[in-house]
Amino acid sequence: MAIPRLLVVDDDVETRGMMTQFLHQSGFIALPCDSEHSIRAQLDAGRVDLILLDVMLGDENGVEICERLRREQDVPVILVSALSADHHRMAGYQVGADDYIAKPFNPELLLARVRAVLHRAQRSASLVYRRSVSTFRFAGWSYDAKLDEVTSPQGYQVALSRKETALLKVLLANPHIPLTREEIATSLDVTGEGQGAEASGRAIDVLVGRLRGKIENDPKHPEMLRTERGTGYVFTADVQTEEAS
Amino acid sequence: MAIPRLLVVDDDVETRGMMTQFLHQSGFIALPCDSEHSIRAQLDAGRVDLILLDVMLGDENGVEICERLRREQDVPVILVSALSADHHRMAGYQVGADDYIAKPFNPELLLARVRAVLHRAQRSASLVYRRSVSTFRFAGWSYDAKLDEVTSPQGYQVALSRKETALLKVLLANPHIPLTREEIATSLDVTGEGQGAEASGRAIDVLVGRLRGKIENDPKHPEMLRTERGTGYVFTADVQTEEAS
DNA sequence: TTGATTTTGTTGCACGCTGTTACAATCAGA
DNA sequence: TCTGATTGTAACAGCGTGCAACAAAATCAA
Repeated sequence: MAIPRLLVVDDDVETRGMMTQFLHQSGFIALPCDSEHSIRAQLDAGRVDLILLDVMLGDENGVEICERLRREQDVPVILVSALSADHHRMAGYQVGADDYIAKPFNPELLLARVRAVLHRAQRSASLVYRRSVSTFRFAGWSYDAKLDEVTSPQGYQVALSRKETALLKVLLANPHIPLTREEIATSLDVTGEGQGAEASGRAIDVLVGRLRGKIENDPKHPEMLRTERGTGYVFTADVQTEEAS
Repeated sequence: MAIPRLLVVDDDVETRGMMTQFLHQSGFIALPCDSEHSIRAQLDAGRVDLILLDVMLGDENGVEICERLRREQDVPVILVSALSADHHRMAGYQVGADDYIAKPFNPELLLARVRAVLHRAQRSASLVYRRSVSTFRFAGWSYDAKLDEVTSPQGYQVALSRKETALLKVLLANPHIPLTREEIATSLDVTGEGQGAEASGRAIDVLVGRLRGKIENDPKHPEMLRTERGTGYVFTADVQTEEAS
């Protein structure tokens, strides 16, 4: 089995970052999400083996999201919540969650649960692969996930390197959501399994600058890929996805 | 003013108890609540000057409750949450919360915030940002809250830094109302998550000076952003707001 | 394999933003 | 008027970011 890919869904940047990093260190590929929208983007963008879903997601409700996801596809879901009361737990199981963990949790416990669920999922061979979303559109641009091509509003073909493409994907999957450099770096590592090799220096900054140079009209005054000083970067553009026919 | 009556809304018995007791010792009347229902009961039963509302309320959502309360009446609300990330903070402000405090908080800080909000409320000057307002116009100037752009009467685009923008927002939300440096500083903190330490030195004065330099015709003799000696600053210009369509 | 080309990470410097400080200017009250 | 408090502001420092230039690594072609 390939390295499991987990979605970490939590709308708190710090919590999300900590969990993502911890899981990453534990040998998983952890992808940060913060909304149902970003979950679906990730599901469309690639294989997802397990979703760690926080129950309290700002104005969204994790239990409801879980219910909807369950109706549509077969991704294993572990609900994470600060609510440990029994009836909440039951509510979680009733909507099809594979497990339920109360915050704050012991990291080792989290790992154990994750492995258990992955193990079950592996046996029942219920790994979900991408739906057929093939095209992302934003601010006149488009990105074809199948051909891996980026097209400018004027119709020019723009060549992006692998990392640049990976960065763009992360951004497209998380529009309007500030991402820390750490979160971005984690997501970029998806290709190589090497978990070390990152965290040093300003690679993300430079990468962002390079992507800006290719997709921003005026790289000096970026309008889509904006800096969130003291935090990281945000992609401020509405993103539409299109299914392949 | 009579002794302020506060509602302490938290679904955790211990937290609720500690906060209630602490506020009581600090000279307030603190009434414990644990749900939207009990809040409404208290509101119906008597005067309430301020609500301290936990964001995580079992299966209820503090932000949503705040939004509903705000639509119906004019009670000041301070949201309390373990989620400290900026976008949560912003979500709080967008639904009309008067302030936002992250747990765990310094008791003194809580008191300071409570007093500040009560103080503002007393003068019916709440720093509420209305959600759907997109454009502010004043003395020929205009500020687009969506694009974050300021345009001079002559049509020039004026670039403001983050803090300058934040200051302008506070002023626009409270025209003709003298604001203390502390109130301003509290509002500016929306950006920087550090709720611990502000208040040191003359940062506000300098910031005001810088904003004056950008939006006053003659910064030496300010006409809009005036000094209220011994108090703070007032924005003396009529402000028209435009709702987004 | 080798060498060329492309991609990616690192480093150093410049620049903008922000808070601090020190001193000048101004104000209020005696 | 004098005096002390308050405010204006220039100068400076610290920090984070943008970016060019370089170095290392990966990829490709033969």
